[in-house]
Amino acid sequence: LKQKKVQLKDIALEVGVSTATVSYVLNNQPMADRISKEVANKVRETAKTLNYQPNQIAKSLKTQKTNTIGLIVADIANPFSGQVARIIEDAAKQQGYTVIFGSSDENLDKAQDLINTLLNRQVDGLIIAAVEKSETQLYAITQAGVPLVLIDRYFPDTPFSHVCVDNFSGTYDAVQLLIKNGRKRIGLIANQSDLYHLVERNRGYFDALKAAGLEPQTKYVSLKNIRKDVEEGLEAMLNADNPIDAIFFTTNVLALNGLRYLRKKEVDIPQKIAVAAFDEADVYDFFPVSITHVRQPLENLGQKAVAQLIHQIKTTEAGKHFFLETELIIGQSSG
Amino acid sequence: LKQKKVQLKDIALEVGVSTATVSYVLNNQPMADRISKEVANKVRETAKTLNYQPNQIAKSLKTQKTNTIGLIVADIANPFSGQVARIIEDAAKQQGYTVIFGSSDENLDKAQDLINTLLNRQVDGLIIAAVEKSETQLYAITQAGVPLVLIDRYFPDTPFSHVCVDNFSGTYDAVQLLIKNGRKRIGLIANQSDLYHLVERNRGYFDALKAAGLEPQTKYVSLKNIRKDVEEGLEAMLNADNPIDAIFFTTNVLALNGLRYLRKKEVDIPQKIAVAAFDEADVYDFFPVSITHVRQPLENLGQKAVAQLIHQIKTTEAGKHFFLETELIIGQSSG
DNA sequence: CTGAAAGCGCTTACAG
DNA sequence: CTGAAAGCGCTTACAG
Repeated sequence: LKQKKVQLKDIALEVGVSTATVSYVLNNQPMADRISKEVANKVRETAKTLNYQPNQIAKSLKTQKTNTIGLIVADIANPFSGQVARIIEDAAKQQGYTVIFGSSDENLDKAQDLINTLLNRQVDGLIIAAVEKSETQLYAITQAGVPLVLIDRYFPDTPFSHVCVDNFSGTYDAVQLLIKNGRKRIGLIANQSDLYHLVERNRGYFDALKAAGLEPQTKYVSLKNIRKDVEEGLEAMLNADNPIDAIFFTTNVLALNGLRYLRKKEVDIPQKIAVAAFDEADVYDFFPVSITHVRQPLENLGQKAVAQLIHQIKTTEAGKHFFLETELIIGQSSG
Repeated sequence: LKQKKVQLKDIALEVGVSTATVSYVLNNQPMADRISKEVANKVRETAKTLNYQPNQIAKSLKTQKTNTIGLIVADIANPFSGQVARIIEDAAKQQGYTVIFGSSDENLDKAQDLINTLLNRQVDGLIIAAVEKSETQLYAITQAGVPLVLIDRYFPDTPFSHVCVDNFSGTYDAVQLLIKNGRKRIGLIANQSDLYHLVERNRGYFDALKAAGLEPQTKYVSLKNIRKDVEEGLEAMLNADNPIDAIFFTTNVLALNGLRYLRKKEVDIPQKIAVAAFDEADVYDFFPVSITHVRQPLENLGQKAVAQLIHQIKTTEAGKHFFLETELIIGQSSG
C-alpha cells in the first residue's frame, strides 16, 4: 500500500544526469553555479512535477545534522510549558529547525530517559527546563559534545548556557510593594525545592523583609501534595496569634491553589489579606480582583534560548548566561 | 569538540565478532538465539561499558521506520492542545514512539508546511487536529500511504480515521438542561466556521430549541476578532427587546471571553442569565459560580488516537471512526 | 561542466 | 553458530 517515494535517483534518471548533479542543484550548493542553466532548470522542473520530497533521514545520516532541537519541559500540558514550547517552536522553525519535545514531570529518571531518546535521535541540540539534581546528566550531555541551553531553571557555578529571569529581584520588588502598601506580616508559600531559581525567589522574599525589619512566616509545600499543603499553610498563617496580612506565592500553581482556598473561605482580598505571586495565569483575569504578579518575558526567554542554542550548534562555543528582567504587574490584590 | 560516538563497529572490534552479531544480540533478534551465550553476554557487557547508544537515524534509514509520530495541533500553547499533546506523548512513549509536534494556528498553509516537514522526517504516522478545508491535504497524506488519524475534528463522508466526541449530543443535552431549568430565550455564541465538529454543536443547539418550541438567537464570531465579537454579541442579546435569559458558548475560548464580559458588566449568573459551555477551562474553578459545561474525555481521546494510529502503522488497515461520549458537568451557572 | 564512488551507521537476507 | 556484503537515500571530495 505504501507508495514508492520519489527519490533523487528518479529525477536523475528522468533528466539524464547523475544524482550528484541533482543534489547540487536542489541544495543550491556552490557547485551548482557551474552546472548549466538548462540542466539546472530541468532538474528543478522535474523535481516539482514528480513532487520530490527529500528524505530527511538519509540526509541527516550523511550530513550528521538533523536540524532538530530536543526540548524537555516539565509538562507540556501546563500552560507555562506550553507557551514556552510554542515560542520555541516558532523560533526554531524560522531557522529551519523542527522540535521534538518531552515532559519530565520534574522526575530525574524520566528526564534521563528523554535525554537518551533525544540523543539517539541525533538532535542537534537540547533546550531543557532542568529538574532538581540533574547536574550530572547535564554534564554528560555537554561532554558528549551536544549543545545545551537551559531555560527557566539553572544551577549556580555550572558551565551550562542558560536563559532565565532574575528571580531574586522579581520577588524582591513584589514583596517590597506589599511592604510599601503597609503590610507588616507577610507570609510566603513556596515549593519545597532545591531548584536554584526557586531558592532565589525565596531569597528575594527574605531579603525584602529583612530590609524592612519584618519577620518572615513561611510554608514550604511538597510537589506531591500541593493543594493540601497550600491550604494548611494558609489556614495556619491566617489563624496564628499574629495572623498574616499579606501573602506571596512563588509560583502560579501555588497561587491558584491559594486563591481557590481564599475564595472558598471568603477571605477579603486585599482588605484582610493582600496577595502577590510569581508568574502569570489566565485565571487571574477572572478573579474578582486583579492579581498582582511578577511577569516573565516568555517571548524573549524562548527566542533567546533558541538563538543561543543555534549559535552553539554552529560555533560549538558555549557558556552564556542570560538573566532577563521580569515585570511587576500591579493589580488590586496587593492593596 | 564533538566526541566520537561509540558505534556497533567498536563493540564488534572489542569483542572480536562482526557487527552483524552485535546487531543481532542487541536487538534480541530471533537470530540471537543461535548465538552462543558467552558471545552474547560479552556483547551486552561491552555495549554497557562503552555506553553504546544506537544511532536511531541510521537505524531508521535501513528499517524505513522512525518510531516517530507527527502531531499537529491548533496551538500547543492552548491548554486544550497541550493536554491532548501530553496524553499523546505518554501513550506514544509507552509503545516506543516519540512525537514531533507543530502548531497550525488553524491555518491551511501552515498545516501543509508542517505536514511536509513531518513527512520529510519520515514519521511513521500522523495525528492531526485538522483545520478548515484541509480535506485535500489529508487525502494526499493517505495517498502517500502514511497512516493518519484525525483527532477532535473530522470531515463527514471522508475515509480518514478519527477519534472525536459526539458534539451534537453533548450540546443538545447541555441546552436541554437550560430549557429544563425554565429558560426561554437561550442565545448561542459560536465560531464562524465550517469545521464539522463545530457545525454539529450548533445543530445540537438548534435541535434542542426546536424540540422545545423556542426561538434561537445567535452570534457567530470571527477567529480574528473573538473578544470584540463576543462582547458585541452578548451586548446585543442582553439589550434586545426580548433579552436572553441564558447563553450557550460552543467553545471554552468563547466562554472565557463571554464570562469576562459578563463579570465586568456585573450581570448576575445565573439569576439574570444562565450559562453553559462546551469544553472545560481551569478558569471555571475560580469563577464566583461554578460553570456548567460539556466535558470531553481527553484522556480517552488521546489514547485511542495513538492506539488506532499504531494499529494502522502495523496493519495498514484504516478508516475507523470513533465517537466518544461527553459528560455534562452541572454547575451553578445553569440555574 | 558533470559523474563515479565512497560513505554516513545501521540491518538482514544469504551463505557457509 | 557466525560473517561478508549489500543496501537504506542521500552528500561530497575527487577526478576528469
